[in-house]
Amino acid sequence: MRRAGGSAPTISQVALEAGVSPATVSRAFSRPNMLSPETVEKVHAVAARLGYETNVVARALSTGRHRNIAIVVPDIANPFFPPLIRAAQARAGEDGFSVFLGDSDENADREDTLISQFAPQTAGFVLASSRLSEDRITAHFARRPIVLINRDIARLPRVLIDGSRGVEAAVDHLADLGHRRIAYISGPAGSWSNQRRRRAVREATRRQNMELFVIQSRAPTYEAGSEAAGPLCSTTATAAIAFDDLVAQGLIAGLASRGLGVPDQISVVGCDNVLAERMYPQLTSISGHAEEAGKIAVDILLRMLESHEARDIRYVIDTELTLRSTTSKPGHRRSAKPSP
Amino acid sequence: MRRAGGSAPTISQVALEAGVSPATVSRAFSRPNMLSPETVEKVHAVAARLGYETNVVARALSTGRHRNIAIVVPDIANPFFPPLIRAAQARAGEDGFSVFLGDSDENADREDTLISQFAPQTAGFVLASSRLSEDRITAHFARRPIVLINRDIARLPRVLIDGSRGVEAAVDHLADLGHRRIAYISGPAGSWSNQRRRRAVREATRRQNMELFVIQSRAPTYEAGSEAAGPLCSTTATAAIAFDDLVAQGLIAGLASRGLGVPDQISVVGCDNVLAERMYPQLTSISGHAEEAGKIAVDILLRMLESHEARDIRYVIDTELTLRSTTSKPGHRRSAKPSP
DNA sequence: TTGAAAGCGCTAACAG
DNA sequence: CTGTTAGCGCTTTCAA
Repeated sequence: MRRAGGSAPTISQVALEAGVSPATVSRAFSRPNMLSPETVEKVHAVAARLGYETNVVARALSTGRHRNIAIVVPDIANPFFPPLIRAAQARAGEDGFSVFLGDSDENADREDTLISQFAPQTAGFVLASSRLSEDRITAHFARRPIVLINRDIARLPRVLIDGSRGVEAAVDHLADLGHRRIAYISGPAGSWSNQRRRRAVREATRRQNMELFVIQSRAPTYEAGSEAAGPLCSTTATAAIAFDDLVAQGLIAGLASRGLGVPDQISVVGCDNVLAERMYPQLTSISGHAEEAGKIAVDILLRMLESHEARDIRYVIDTELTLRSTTSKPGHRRSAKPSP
Repeated sequence: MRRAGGSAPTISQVALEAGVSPATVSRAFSRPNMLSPETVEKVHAVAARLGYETNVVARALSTGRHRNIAIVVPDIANPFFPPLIRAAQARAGEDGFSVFLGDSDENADREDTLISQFAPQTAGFVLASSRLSEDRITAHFARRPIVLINRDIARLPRVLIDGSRGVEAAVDHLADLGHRRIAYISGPAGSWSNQRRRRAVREATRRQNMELFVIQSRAPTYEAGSEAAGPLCSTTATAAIAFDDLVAQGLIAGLASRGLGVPDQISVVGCDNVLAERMYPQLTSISGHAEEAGKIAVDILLRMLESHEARDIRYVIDTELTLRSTTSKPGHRRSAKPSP
C-alpha cells in the first residue's frame, strides 16, 4: 500500500531546511533551554512546516529508553482486570506512556513469552496476578523494572489487595448469622490472592470453631464456579465464600440448577466486588479496589523509571465486606447429603 | 537502578562467541535457508546459551517495520470489548505481533491522541466502535493501515456485527407474544451499531404495525440503563429492546426498584449476548460475536501489512436472537402512566 | 555460503 | 550556544 507523502521527515531534513545541525534540531525538542530562543523557534517552525515528529524508535535505540510500559494479566475477560487495566492505562497516558497489553491465558509459559517479547521495547512491566514462578519473575526483574499486583515477593515492588480483613469479616458475619460449617471455593493454586484468602478463611473459621470445607475450582471462571456446586452439595456446609465474584456467580447458578436457592438454602459471599452490585440477588462481596491497584502500580513504576532505583515497596490495599442479599441465617438443605 | 547482568546480549556478542560475523547471526534467524544447516545450528545454540533475543527496536529502525499493532476501544470495562481484545491479541500473538491497547473513554479527541501517540511505533490499527469522525479516520488511514470494527466507512476495511437481523427477530418475537408497543433504549449517538439497531427496530415495528418509543440513554453503561427505567415507565411500552446487555442489565435493576418485574410486567431484550446467560433471570439477547470480530479484524490487518495493499473489505457478521427468560406475554403494568 | 561495511534516525559526549 | 562525531543493534547490499 502506498502511503501518502512517502516516509516521515527526519531530523536531518529539518536541520538542512533550517540551516542548523541535526544535533541542534534534536536539542530544540529535548532540551530547548540549551539553545537560544531564536534557534528553537526557527527549528520548531521548520519542523512544524515539514510535519516532523520525532521517531520514537530511533530515539529508543539511541537512548535505551522508550516511553512504553506493558501490563500483563492472566485473563482480560475476567471482570476483575478491565477496570484495573483502564486505570493503569489512564495513569500511564498522563505521562505520555503507551501501554502494551498481554493476556497470558492463565499460563506461565505464555506469560514468559509475552514478557520477553515486550521487553526490548518496554521500559517496565506491571504484572497483575502473575502465574510465573518467583525465579522467573526475579530473572525478568534483573533486566527491567517490574511492579507486581497481587503477588508478594520480597524486595520487589508490589501492590497487594489483601483480602484477609474482608474474609475475616465475612466469616464473622456468617458466624453471627448462625452458620457453623462453611466452604471456601478455592481459586488458582498459583494465585497469591487465593492463598491469602484461603488462609484467612482457615484462621477465621478456626477461631470461630467452625468447620471448613475447601473445594478446589478448576479456574477462576463462571463455568468452574458452576461446576463447584456439585462438590459443595456433597458437603454439609450452609454457606460458601467464593474465590471471586465470577466464581460466586457461577456457583449460584449451579446451585439454582440443583434446586438450591441463595440465600435461603445456602449463603454465598464473593470477592472483588466487581459483579456483585449488578447481580440478582445482589451479592455480598469483599471489596476489590482494582482501579486503585492499577493506578498505584503504574505510579510506582513510573517513579522507578524516573529515579532509576528500585525501592522495596509493599503497598497494601485493605479490604472490607459489603453486605448485600446473598447471606442469611442457615437454611434447610433439602438435598444435602451428610459428609462422612 | 543497576540492572544485574548488564544489557541483553546483542547480535555481535553471539557472533563473536560463535566465531561468525554479525550478518550471519542475523541471517540465522531471519533467513536460515540462506545458510548451511550447521552454521544455523551452531548460531542457534550459542544464541540460546547466551539468552539472545532479537532486539525489535533495532530491527524496526533498520527495516522500518515494527511488529506492533494497536487496538483502540471506547471503554475496556464495557464487557463487550474484553473478549474482542483477547481474541485480537491472541491472533496478533500468533504472528509475533505485540499489541498496544488504548481506551478512549468514549471520547473522540482522546481517541485521536491515542492514535497519534501509537502511530510512530505501530504498523497498523484496529479501531473498535470508533467515536471519531469519518474525516479523522480517513486522515489516519492515509498514514497507517486501519481496520474498523462496527464502523461502516466506504473504502476502508471493516468488520461489522450487523444487529439488523437479530433485532428483527426480536421484534417479531415480541409481536408474536402479543406486544403492540415497545421501546428502544438507544446507545451512543456516534455508534454505528446503535444506528443500525435503531433503524432495524424502527423498520420492524413499522412492518408489524407496532408503536415505538425511543429512549436515549446517556451512555452504554449499567447506570445509564438503570436511569432509563424512569423514562421507560412514562411510556406505555410493554417491552424494551436495549442497546446492549449492560444497558439491559441496568434497566432491569431500575425497573425492579420501581416495582416492575421482568418479564412479568415488562419484557426486556439485550444485545451482544455477553452478560445474558449469566444474569438472573437469564436475558433474551441478540448475539454479539465479539471474539470473531476481533480475530477477523486482526486477520485482515495482518494481511494488509503483508501485501502492502488495502482492499475494500466489508466483512459482515450476522446476528440472531437467543431466547431466554426475560420475554413473555405483555403483562399488567401497575404503575404505568399513560403517555400523552 | 559467508563477511565487510554502510546505514536506519536519533542522542550524547566532546570540542569549540 | 552550536557543530562534529561516534555509536545504539540490526539488516542488507555488495563482494568474495
